[in-house]
Amino acid sequence: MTAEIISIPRAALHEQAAYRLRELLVEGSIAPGAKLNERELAERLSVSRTPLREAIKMLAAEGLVELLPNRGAVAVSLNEQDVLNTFEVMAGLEGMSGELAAQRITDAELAEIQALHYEMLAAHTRRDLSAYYRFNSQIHKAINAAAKNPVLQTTYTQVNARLQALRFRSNQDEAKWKSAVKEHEAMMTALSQRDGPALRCILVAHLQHKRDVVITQLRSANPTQISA
Amino acid sequence: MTAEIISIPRAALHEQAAYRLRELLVEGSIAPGAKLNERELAERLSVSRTPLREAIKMLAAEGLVELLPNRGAVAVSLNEQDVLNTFEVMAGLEGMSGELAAQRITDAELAEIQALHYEMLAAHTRRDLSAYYRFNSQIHKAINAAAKNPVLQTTYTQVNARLQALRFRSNQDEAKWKSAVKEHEAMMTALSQRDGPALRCILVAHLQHKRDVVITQLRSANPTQISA
DNA sequence: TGCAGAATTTTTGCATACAAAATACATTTG
DNA sequence: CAAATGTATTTTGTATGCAAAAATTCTGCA
Repeated sequence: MTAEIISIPRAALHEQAAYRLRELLVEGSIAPGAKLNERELAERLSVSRTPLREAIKMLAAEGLVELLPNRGAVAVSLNEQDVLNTFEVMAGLEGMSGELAAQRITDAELAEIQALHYEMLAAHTRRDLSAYYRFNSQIHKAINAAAKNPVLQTTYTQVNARLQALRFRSNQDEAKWKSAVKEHEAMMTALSQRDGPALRCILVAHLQHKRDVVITQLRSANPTQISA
Repeated sequence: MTAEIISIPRAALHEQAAYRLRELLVEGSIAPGAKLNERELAERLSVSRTPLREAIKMLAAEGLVELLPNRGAVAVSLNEQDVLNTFEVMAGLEGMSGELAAQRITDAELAEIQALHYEMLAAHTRRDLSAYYRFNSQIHKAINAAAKNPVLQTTYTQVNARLQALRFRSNQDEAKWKSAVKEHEAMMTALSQRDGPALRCILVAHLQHKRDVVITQLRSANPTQISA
C-alpha cells in the first residue's frame, strides 16, 4: 500500500510570501513604481525579513519587481514602450497557445471553454465589466491550458502577470467592447473547427486590439509615465 | 551638469552568486538532477548562505533549479517530454524573433550577423564543433537582439538557458550538420531580404530539427531519464 | 528665509544563531 | 538476518543581530 504523500505541511514562508506579494502586485494593492519596504511588508505578511527577501528575489526574476542596488525593490512600472514590447510577446505566446490548443484540445475542454464563453456573453449583456474580465481571463487561460505545454503555460502566466499589474480594466468604449466579443465568437468557431492557423490569427489580432485599448487608456490616464 | 551614475560598486553578493551559479548550471559543472548543498555551494562561491539562498530562489523562478520543500534545491533535469515542450516554446520564440528582426534589423546588424555566419561556416569547414556552436549561438542571439524587444530577449534567454543546461553539443552526424548549415544559409537570405514570414518558417523548422537531434542524443545517452 | 553640510535615523544587505525537518546510523527485537 | 525503532547528525528554514549605505532631520550660517 503506497503511502501517498499525505503531508501538506503548509507552504514554506518564502512561498507564502511570494504568493501573497504576487497577489498584492497583480491586484494593484501595491501600485506600480511603489517602493517595497521590507520591514513594513514583512509585518504585513507576518514573516521575517529573510523569507520575504527570498520572495522578492523570485518576483524580481519573474519581472514583477525591480531590484535597485542598495535601495531595495520597487513594483515594476511599465512605460509605453515596455507595454508595447510585452504585448508583442504576449501576442506571440497567445498565437502559439491557440495554434497548439486547436490541435490538442479535447471535446470536454472545448465544451468547458464554450460554457465560459456563454458566461462571458452574459456578463457582456449585463454590462458587468468585472465578470466579463474574469470570464475573459479564464477563457484565455483555458485555451492556454489546452495547448498542453507546461513550459508555455508558465511563460505565458509570467509575462501576463506584468500586464495584469497595470489594472487596465476600466470601462472601455462600447464599440471596442463589442468587437472584442465578436473576436471571441470567431475564436470559438476556429477552436471548434480545430483550425489552428485561423485561431492563431484571431488571437494575435485580438491581442493587438487589446494593446491599442490599453495604450489609449495609459495615455489618457498618464501622459508621461516613469520608466521601468 | 548631470553627474552620471559613476559608481559601479561591484554587484551585490546575491547577484554575484546568481550569476556564477547560473554559469555552473548552464555550463554543466553542476549536473542536471544534482542536489545543491547550501553550505558547500556557499563555500564554493565565497558567500554566506543568505545571499546564496536568494540566488537559488531567483534561479528557481528562472526555471534552472527546482525547489523541494524542506529538501533544498536540485538542478533541473528535463525528461523527454520537458525537452519537447521547451523546444516547442523556443521554436515559437525564435520564429517571433526572426519575423520581428526581419522588420527591424539595421544594415549594420545584418552585416555583423553575416560576418558571424561566415565565421560559423569556417568552423564547420574545419569541423571545429566548439567554435561552430559558439558562432551559432551568437547568431541566434544577434537575431533575437535585432528584434529589438527586451521582453522577448529576456524570455528567450531564460527558456533557452534550460536547454543549454542539457549540454547536447556532442558531435552530431555529418548529414544533419550539413543541413543545419544549409538552413542557416536560407536564414541569411531571408534576413537580408527582410522577409519576415520566410525567416519565421526557416527558424521554426530549424528548431524542430535541432529538437530531433537532441531527442535522439538524449535517447541514446539516457534511455530512461528522471523527470524534472 | 534658504540652503549646505553634518548628525541622526532608517533601511538595506549580509552573517550568524537557532529551530525544525530530513537523513543517516545504530540498536533492538522478532 | 531483516525489519523496525530510536538516536545522532546533517541540512534546511527562519529569525535576529550587526554593519554599511541611503534617507531624513537638524543645525549653523549667509
